[in-house]
Amino acid sequence: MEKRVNQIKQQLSAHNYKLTPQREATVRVLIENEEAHLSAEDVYLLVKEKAPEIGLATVYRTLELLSDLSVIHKLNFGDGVTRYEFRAEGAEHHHHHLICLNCGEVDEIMEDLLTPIEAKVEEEYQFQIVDHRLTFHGVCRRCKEVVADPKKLVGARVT
Amino acid sequence: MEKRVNQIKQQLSAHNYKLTPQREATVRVLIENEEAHLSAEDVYLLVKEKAPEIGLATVYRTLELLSDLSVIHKLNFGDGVTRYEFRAEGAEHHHHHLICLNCGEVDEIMEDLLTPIEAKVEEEYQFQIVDHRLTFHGVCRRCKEVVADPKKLVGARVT
DNA sequence: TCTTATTTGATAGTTCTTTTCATTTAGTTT
DNA sequence: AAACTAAATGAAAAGAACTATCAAATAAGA
Ligand SMILES: [Zn+2]
Ligand SMILES: [Zn+2]
Ligand SMILES: [Zn+2]
Ligand SMILES: [Zn+2]
Repeated sequence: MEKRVNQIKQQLSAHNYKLTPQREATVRVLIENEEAHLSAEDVYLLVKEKAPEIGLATVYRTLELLSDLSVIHKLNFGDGVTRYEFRAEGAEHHHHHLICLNCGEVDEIMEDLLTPIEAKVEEEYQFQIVDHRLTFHGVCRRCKEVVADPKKLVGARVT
Repeated sequence: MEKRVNQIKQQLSAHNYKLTPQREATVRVLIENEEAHLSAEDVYLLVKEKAPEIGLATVYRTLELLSDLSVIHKLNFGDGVTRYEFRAEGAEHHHHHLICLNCGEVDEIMEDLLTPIEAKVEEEYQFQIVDHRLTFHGVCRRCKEVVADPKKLVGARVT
């Protein structure tokens, strides 16, 4: 934890930014909730518990800054809010997500399944890949018994 | 074209909706701009050329309706607006997108590259896949010479 | 034709996010 | 240490995208 905070401190100062108390509190919340896919509002409320004086605008600014520095990732699951998650240390690429159309839960696929496909795409489309986003929409293991016709679930919420 | 409009008319009436002049004008714009990834505002402006009396709210309503019926797909490329595109006839799954971090252009991968991966995911994670979204972010063939360090481009715009 | 339900356009309202700006904080220079 | 300069913050206003409301128009059914 301390190690990671320090690492981010380095990354910030390498770009002439300071790790202010507000930024540090925000970073700690993000690390503590690594697998939570928090919205800016979520982060704001969690940071407030530690540093009640922080403003929402600062949280937005910090998230944008950390995103620019690739410390965190921006996500969009089609529910109208941007979500943020810590970028795993040394992770070249983003991991994948399983979104349940029935209960809304988001599970993670931590292994990178796209490497062979990316080689093909780079070759065939002459496109130099930097990152990717892969999301599967369907029925999670917990909802399998409940859902009769999964096809019926498709529609509005999928983006 | 007429054939496709008619097909949608069927789909609508199958769910007790009518193909009103406003809805028809919207559908035609969507078909005519099949590979354009239009925002609601884009659609609105294009429909206005044909039917100037249409209201923005009606366009939003129609897009939502067509999305619910899986006639079109909602997309999100992380630029703050929902985009819409016609669902290819009989296409089970959504196609893939190549987004250039330099020029913002969006290219299409029409073949479905994910079939083998989906089999693995369904098996390994006990997740029943209904649809997917796959986007590659990087440098398009047109920008390849211009961009020195593609890694530098990663950041804010990617969601 | 009369009745009823659907659809529409205009507009007000919401929600999420960004901008503005005066104040605070943190370095730097004298 | 005091004065100066730039960066960062919080509160509040503004902006953008989308949704809800509601009276009027349109269409379908009796
Ligand atoms: Zn579920
Ligand atoms: Zn995740
Ligand atoms: Zn390009
Ligand atoms: Zn497309």
